[in-house]
Amino acid sequence: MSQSTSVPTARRALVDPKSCSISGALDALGDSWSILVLRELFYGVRRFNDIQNDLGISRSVLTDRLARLVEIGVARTEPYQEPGDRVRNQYRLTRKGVRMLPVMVALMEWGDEYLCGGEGPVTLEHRETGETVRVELRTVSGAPVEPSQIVTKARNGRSR
Amino acid sequence: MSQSTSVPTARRALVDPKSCSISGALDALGDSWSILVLRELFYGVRRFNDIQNDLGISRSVLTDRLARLVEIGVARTEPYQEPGDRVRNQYRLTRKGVRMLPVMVALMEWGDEYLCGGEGPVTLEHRETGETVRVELRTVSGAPVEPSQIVTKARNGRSR
DNA sequence: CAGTATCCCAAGCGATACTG
DNA sequence: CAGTATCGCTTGGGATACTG
Repeated sequence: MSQSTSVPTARRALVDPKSCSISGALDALGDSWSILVLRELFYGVRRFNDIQNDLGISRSVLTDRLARLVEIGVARTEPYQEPGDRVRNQYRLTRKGVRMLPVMVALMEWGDEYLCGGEGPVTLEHRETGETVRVELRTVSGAPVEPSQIVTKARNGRSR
Repeated sequence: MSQSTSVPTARRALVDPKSCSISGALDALGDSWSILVLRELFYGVRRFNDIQNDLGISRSVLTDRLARLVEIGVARTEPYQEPGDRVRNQYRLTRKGVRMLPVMVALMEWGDEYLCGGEGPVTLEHRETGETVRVELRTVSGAPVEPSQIVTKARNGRSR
């Protein structure tokens, strides 16, 4: 990746590895169910029992997870009413939840490639053009980037 | 996302939600430490004690996690030797591990945006141009895609 | 249907000590 | 430095039963 020397040199942490970002995101949503619940919501599954049946998650844990997702702000409840029935709750992604989509797609691509031999059970397509949708590393100006071209920089100045 | 009706209809799972892809990737690397270890390796940290100190992970768990990462094939060991010292092991990402980079970057961006108020402690830059590197949803032909434009399709034919 | 309430087990993890 | 070995706790989560 960033360097190709064979012997690693003495080092200090680039940045406090417990702070923010990856570790923080994992603290919030890195348990064994949250991302799968988010995936269900993205697929359009919104009802408690449907999610439970799809995932095979226990009811108590799903209750807990949904509450937490709402608390964190990645999902929200929304009342709905079937004709002749009482009002119930459904769940939807918020903008903050939708922003987790690149994470889900990236996981899916990795799984497709290395667990399903290149072709997964689900594809993502552009609604109008029908083209396959993928996740890519690009510069802000839109140029494709290879992992080997990436340099990590801490805001304090150091880099790798 | 995919639909905007207020009352969800009866449903069947789009695809077996336990199979492959997201769930499979999470089974392999979704525990509380693996991705953080991968991040360290990407940052260029390769030695046992360095990783341990950075992450604050316990030694026994790190031993276990590194072994598993090697077993899965996302990391590999590589002997190295400091002058006047005996041969030791270091760890590096394999191609399969590097392919997890979009997941890490996506998590980092989400964390930066929602946990650090928009600006995280680390930035990724293109080595030559210095431009910031991001992860994006695009079609195979390179057109940017909004989440709302994505349709999910199962290979069996159904879609959402 | 959409939860809540209990109960209990097992995995996951940290702390600590030891070794080549 | 790079691990391995033990131990014991904590908590995540499944099973089951109950409720408005």
